Amino acid sequence: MRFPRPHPNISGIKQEELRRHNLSLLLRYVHLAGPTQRATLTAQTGLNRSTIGALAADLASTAGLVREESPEVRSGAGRPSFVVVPETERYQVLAFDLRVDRIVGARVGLGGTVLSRDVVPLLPDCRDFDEVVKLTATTARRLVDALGPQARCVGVGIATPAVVRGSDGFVRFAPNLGWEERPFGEALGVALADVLPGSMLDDAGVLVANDADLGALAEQARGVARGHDDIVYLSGNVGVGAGIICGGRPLRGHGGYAGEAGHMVVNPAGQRCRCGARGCWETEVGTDAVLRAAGHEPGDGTTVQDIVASAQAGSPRARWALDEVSRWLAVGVGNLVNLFNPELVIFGGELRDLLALMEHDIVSRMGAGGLTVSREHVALVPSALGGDSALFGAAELAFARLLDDPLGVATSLAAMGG
Amino acid sequence: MRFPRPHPNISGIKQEELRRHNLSLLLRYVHLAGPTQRATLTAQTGLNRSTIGALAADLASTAGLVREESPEVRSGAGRPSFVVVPETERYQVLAFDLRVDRIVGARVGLGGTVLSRDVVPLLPDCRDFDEVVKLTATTARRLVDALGPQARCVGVGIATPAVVRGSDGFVRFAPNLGWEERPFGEALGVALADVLPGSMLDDAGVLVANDADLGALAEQARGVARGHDDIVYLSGNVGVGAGIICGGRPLRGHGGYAGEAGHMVVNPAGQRCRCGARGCWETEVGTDAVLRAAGHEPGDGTTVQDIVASAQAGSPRARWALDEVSRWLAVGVGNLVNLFNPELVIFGGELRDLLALMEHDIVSRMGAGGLTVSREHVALVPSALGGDSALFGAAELAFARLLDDPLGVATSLAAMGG
DNA sequence: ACGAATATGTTCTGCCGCACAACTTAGCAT
DNA sequence: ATGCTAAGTTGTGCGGCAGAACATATTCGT
Repeated sequence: MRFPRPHPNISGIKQEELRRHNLSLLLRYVHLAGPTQRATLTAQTGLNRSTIGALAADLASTAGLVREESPEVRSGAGRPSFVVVPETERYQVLAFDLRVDRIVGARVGLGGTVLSRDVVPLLPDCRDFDEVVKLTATTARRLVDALGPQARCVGVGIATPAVVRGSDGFVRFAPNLGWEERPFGEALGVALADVLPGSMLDDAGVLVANDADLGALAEQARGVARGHDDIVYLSGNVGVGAGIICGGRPLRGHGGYAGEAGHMVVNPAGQRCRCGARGCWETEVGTDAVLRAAGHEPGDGTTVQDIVASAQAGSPRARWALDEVSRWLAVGVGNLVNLFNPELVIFGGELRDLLALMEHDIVSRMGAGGLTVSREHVALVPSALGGDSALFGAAELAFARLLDDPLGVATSLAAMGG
Repeated sequence: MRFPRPHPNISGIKQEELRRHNLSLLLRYVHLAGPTQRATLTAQTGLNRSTIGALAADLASTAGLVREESPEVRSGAGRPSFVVVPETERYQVLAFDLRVDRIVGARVGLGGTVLSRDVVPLLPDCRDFDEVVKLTATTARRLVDALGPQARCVGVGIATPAVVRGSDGFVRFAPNLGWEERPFGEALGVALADVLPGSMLDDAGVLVANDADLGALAEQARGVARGHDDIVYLSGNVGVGAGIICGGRPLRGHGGYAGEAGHMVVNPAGQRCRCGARGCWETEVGTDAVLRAAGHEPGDGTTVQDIVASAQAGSPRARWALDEVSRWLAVGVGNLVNLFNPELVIFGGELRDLLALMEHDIVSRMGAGGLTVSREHVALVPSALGGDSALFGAAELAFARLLDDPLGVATSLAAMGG
């Protein structure tokens, strides 16, 4: 009997991996939770005091990934515990959020602090592939120049409004940029090679991912979804996409294309979508749908926020439009809730504005039909990171390799570039 | 800064868990792949020869979970490798598939062999909750009586056409059985307590799960989805449900209710569904929809297979009906493919018959719209286990605890019941 | 103000799990 | 037969974590 692959994790665990796992756990903890007492780490991990001490010392002295400080504020009896602090300045990543109208770049330190930002507007005629790659590279150079003398760039992540192949950042389809089948990850890797000599680029290149997927990641790491293992993040930026986390892990799918909720058909009698189908969710609740319903022509400068504002101001047409949209929002969200049974559905991008005004409508419409069971514990919430969720997600993506194998990555980096 | 849960796996790994993991890996391998040479295990796991030897010896002598045999057929030079064989007779589970019209029970041995089966018809007036619990218990008793003297029952799993709470097998909603909010897992635990003295029931009770979820599990373990990490299994038995596996792991959702694809709204202008919504997928492609489209009244004895047969025989009405159904099938499957980007969509239950005849229609309709990207590598395939997938899945569910911690479970069982 | 209580860091020892090397064994090939 | 090959077996060593004993820093009680 042939047996291709019996189990996701086919390989046996060895002691070396045990250490790596525990180091990773520790570093990830302080990266996500910020400065943490050793005592807390001991309690949370279940590892022995002495082991935590050894692990922290390893992270601190071998790679300088963390430092140990005496706590300022003291509470309770007993010897005060050292605080393990991530070395924010020393280990950094570059994060980018490529949007239709701009490129946002940031230097993010270990622990998630944004150390500097840079926004480059993208004029409609500059969305050309090569132009975007070049602009990203020059932005990267400016960010890299601001790196301190001690600082190391341990990765580059970029969020794009595109269907992206997970393995290599190849952009399959990005209607809002007008791209199709473009080797974005590869091109960026080449363009950044001389900007970042001796960085991790040789290993893994620039990490490109879908903006909604990264939004979900960011909300789980630093937003409303902290501590939640099953969430759906909806990104409304012209199109609609979903980033889904189930069982604590991002849903990727076979090629990395999972979460294309925008092209879920909800209304077979609806408008034809760019993708060729009829009544995709995106055509019913996307930016253009909202504008059209409110009597505007997409591109005339009106935004979803404007519509929301005029609805709040009492405009009947705007109210009607949002009511219509919320009807379809409820259908789509209901479907997603039935399929994923999440704890949270996070409304990001322009959907955030819609939720603010229409939450009651959406909830009551969802309650009118469908399985109540999966809906009883779900909460619809606005994104906590606002417009920056994809950017933060890109940073998390870029940090992922370091967090997965702290000493391995840090030392190999030290060997390469000092 | 408060920090509820930083990471799915917050706990540190200790050496004990390392051993447990590797033992689990080995046992799971032979359980799924059947008798395997030690040399193969060495190669697959990456562990050292001596380690594999020690692990196998541990599984064999400490708990009798496997035995080591000399291989019969010899090929190639060198000393022949021992074959690690799962102790099928010694470790068994009870698996049940509760359906609308019958209860199927089976004794399944380690390695997945069905050792005996028992089918109890369920008359329409016997679907009463207490009746079903009692019938299951008597079936269980018959199966237990057939256990050999050496045999140990290490778990009980049951598949139900219901929305089931993951934690305790509480049935929230089972329209086809006419149940709502019933403590099925608990009741079965009580009913089976004296049938299975000294079994694992005290620990975890009877494991109840949704039939589609278990179908997916079974197809991944022993069916067409072997070696695939991203699959959608569709179960068509009166209603429509989906069992979804992503990244190699079953999609559970927060309460364990994920995968309710039958109540995904695909046609807002469609019929009203039992759940209260309009145009649920189930109302368009479920058994009743097929029958009605073909001009039959549900309950008149006609089956989906009959319709498929008459369509094959040339009946225009049947052809038209299936054409209509396949249109909605394509919409729903397209949505699922967009959301999950699976490698396989497995058609189980009555959908199997539909796929056999309508595959071309479904595929071409899916191709007409929607994102091509996520569809380019997906295959629509019939279930390989046919009507038994849920039953096999129930067995896998029941074995899960043993496979996760072989020695722990086996020894605690030995301590309890000899 | 001083010692007791408390909680934590530190050090040392021990156990456990795996790798590796050296040796042994079983079958195959010439 | 004899060597070749590939695997099992055995003993040693290393790495990783736990636990105990001790050291240390802070708070609390009087």
